[in-house]
Amino acid sequence: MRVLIVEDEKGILNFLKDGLQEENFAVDAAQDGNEGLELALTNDYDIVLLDWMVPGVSGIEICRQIRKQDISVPIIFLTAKDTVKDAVFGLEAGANDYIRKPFEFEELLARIRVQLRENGSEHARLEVGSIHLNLDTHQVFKGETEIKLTQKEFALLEFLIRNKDKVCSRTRIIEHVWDIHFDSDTSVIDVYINFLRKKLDTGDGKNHIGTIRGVGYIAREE
Amino acid sequence: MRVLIVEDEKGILNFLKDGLQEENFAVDAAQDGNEGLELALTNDYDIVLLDWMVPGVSGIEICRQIRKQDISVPIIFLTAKDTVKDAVFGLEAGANDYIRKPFEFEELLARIRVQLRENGSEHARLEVGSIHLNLDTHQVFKGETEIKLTQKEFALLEFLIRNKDKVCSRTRIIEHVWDIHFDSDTSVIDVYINFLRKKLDTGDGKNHIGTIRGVGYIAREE
DNA sequence: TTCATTTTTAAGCGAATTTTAAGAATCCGC
DNA sequence: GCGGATTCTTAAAATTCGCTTAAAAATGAA
Repeated sequence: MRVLIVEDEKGILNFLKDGLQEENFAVDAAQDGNEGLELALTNDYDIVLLDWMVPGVSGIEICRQIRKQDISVPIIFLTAKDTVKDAVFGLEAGANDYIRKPFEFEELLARIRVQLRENGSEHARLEVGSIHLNLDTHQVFKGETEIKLTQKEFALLEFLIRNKDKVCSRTRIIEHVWDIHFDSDTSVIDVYINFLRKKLDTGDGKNHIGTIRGVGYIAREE
Repeated sequence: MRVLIVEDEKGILNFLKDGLQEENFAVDAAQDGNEGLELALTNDYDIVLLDWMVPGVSGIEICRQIRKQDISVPIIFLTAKDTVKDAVFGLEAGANDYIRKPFEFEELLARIRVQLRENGSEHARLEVGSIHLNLDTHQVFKGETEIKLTQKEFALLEFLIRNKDKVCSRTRIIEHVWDIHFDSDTSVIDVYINFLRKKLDTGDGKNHIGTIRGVGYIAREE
């Protein structure tokens, strides 16, 4: 994943640079608007982080120019604490999200991930324990042997594994896997969890899909 | 954590309600502006979600009234897809953030968490002494070892820790954790405090949950 | 259309959670 | 130290929630 950071405060810039490099991003950085715009237009980034206030071409202008060139790279604005209104203008200018300073690196990362996910890239190996799935071929393997899953079973498993070690609430599951965004009183999830557990059963009673009562389910190594 | 939702579409309302309850929020809901305003002014919420377009008093008016009464609760607007400009008015009226419909529950939750964090408690990490909790995974740790808590136990602990070093009255606890808003003669709280103390016992007799006789309980480093 | 497969609904069971209740222990003012 | 009030502890009752199963409904291929 390749990222461009446009930010004039050297401290923040290095902080972001180091942090993102640790997360395996390839980082390009610019400390002023002209350089930033130049880079943004001549390279192919997976994500762009733009500070609002940089010397030279302003952040919002960079954003406009990028969109003007029909480049659809996700853009996240870094705005000063009390300029929420500016952030709105940023979104109008074509940004995908904004985050207010000071922010936690963790949160920035989360928002970057959201953008990358929506943008369809991000290739991590999807696996938990001896089970792994291949998105390209839509196959699931337990060790070497293939396991046949139906579409819904696959989708559910994919979602759980993408969120490995995080609890997936019923609400999130029904939203992401069934695409239901309103009140629904159903027990499909239970049934499908049951299907998956049976099919993925490693024989030794171990189970990679845990239940968090009252909340939802979680995929974990265990 | 206690939340007020003002939203007239029943489907969305229930969807939000269920989702937030899964995340341990005590949810109050209003389907029109008048009721929403009434609730907002007479109760003590941790966060308010306002739909822009509701019958009766408009969302923005509710927002103004809340600020007029010097109530500093974080407010997040839920706006229709293409009314970005309205969002600016909302923010000017005193809202803290906004989110465009349709949104993913996940994103809303992220924004709520940002607001809860920024509003005072400032503890990016919810912890007291050697005990810390992870909202993503719904896990509680005492040092390195995980402690299994039930939903109510978790919700109570979360509330106490968010209010670390502040006394939480029984009334506030029963309202924010159990969502009971009338005089009730129950001893659930005592029982659950007892559960928590047992489970969190650090062995050396130290206890992070103190009793303030005649008032309530408090989480502190000690 | 028919048949097989996938997806959803529904209901009973059982275990885990939550609540109630009541006696024991503790605290605090007198 | 006494007595009333408050909190703690325990056990049992009530309830909720997830698991499982079976069958109905929907989908789609032959």
